[in-house]
Amino acid sequence: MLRIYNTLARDKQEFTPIVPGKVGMYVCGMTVYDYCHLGHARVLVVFDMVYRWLKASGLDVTYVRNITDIDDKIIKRAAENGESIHALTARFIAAMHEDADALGVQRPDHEPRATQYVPEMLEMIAQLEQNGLAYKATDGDVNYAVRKFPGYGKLSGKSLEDLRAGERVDVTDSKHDPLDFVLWKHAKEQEAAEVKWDSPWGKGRPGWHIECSAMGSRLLGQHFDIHGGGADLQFPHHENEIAQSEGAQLVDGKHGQFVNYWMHNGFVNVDKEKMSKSLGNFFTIREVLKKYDAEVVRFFILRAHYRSPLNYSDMHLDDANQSLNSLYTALKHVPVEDAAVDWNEPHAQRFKAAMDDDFNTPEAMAVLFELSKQVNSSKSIEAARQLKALGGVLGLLQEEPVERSQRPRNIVMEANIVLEGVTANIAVATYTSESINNLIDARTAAKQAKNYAEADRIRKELLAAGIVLEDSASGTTWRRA
RNA sequence: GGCGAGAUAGCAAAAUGGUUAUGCAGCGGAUUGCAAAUCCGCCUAUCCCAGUUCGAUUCUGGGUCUCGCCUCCA
Repeated sequence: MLRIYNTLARDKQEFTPIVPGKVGMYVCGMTVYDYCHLGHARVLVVFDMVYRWLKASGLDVTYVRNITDIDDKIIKRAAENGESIHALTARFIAAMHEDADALGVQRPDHEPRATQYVPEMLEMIAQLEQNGLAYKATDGDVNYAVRKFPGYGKLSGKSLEDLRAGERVDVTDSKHDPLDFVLWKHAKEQEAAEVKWDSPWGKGRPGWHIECSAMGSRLLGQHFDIHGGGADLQFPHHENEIAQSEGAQLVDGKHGQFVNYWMHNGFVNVDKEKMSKSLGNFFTIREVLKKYDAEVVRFFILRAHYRSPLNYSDMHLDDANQSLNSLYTALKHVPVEDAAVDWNEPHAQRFKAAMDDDFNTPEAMAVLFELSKQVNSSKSIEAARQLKALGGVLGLLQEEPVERSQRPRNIVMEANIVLEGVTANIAVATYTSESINNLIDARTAAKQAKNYAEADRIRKELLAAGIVLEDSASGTTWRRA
């Protein structure tokens, strides 16, 4: 039985879908004005893992991950670049898809864009106005009247009083309450035509939070199962989504429930500080993928629990790389075709128990390592199949191990390693597999002639280029260090 | 200032009121012509102070420190 940590309850709860066997899941995706960084990678990978596990559990999942393609930052960036909003967002949506695909993230079932749902947003704003929760302010914006919504603060655990006491809340004259937020921003003279939509409140564009409420309700219904996103969205974004979506539903004077389970993933940190644009301590996904395999990055993300902080550094990625290699090495020695998981087998049961406990991927991975140990010592095909199949549940271990071990590294930085006292530059790619095989043949001949000096010379020559030779009963194979 | 999360071995990271987490790194051994890989063994832990308990890393209270949210943020 799956248990999920529900931010709304601040506790793990048994997961019960609204409609038995079906799950509606919505995750806040990107605002597309720049390349995705590792923080975005974590959301993508974590909820991809959740999506996969729900499906593996036999549930019929509808996964929606939105794209915010209209917002202040987008408008600003487009103006800076002297390009249209559409050109800008199209570019970064394509880039995001490249990054997500590389990380083995499955496409969601729906990927709605804010600009395609403006009518739904207007409909919701009208409903809020009708329910007495929205008002047109003197400056022309339509605002949400926070104090009129009874449950405001229930997700983030903040009271209106606490929030007002905060030093950093903007005070705008046109708002009835400083905490009121904008549903519809009135159009400004200087803004381009492509950011202006007609509405009953005049020309304008949507506020930040309304798009998720409108798209979620449209695609998953007014009441759905899971809503996820980064922990920083808890307040105000998700709090406001609740206010909007529940505020718009009013039956017999009572507001309906919007989402049953709220999930929030932890941040990616650099030197213990949150990776963020303002601090300038972020690494884009594509930047990191120049140095590390995408699967290593995915492994790195999933080896920590999704709610824990995740500290990024090259050292940690190197460590993740070594760990993942060892799993692949086990599969290299016992090659298997694709296979389904045997869920009755003890490892799979422990894996399932871990995943069912709020998606405990570190525990699930520990099972993978124990399985790999069994593969190494027993050479069991069944164990190897199980290892690959369980890895597949996490979106890992699906590459061909030998091919993977011989693929040239896409390392751009100078990277030296020391093996056997030889300093190897693993960026050197001067040896083709053909030339390597020729050298292996020459070395085999030298070995047969008991000319070990020559055999060792060849081995060290290759080692200096980051190529490791491995002798076995069935001959010599090679891999990149 | 308000609210919240967390402190586990060299590093990373789970779990647990008593019984080996796991991985990387390191050390010793087996194996190997030498290696690599693998196997076996070893090595380092539960922030501090009280309390509850037969027993606490785990529960309670206090403290210290770190981080996050309260403003755009995944």
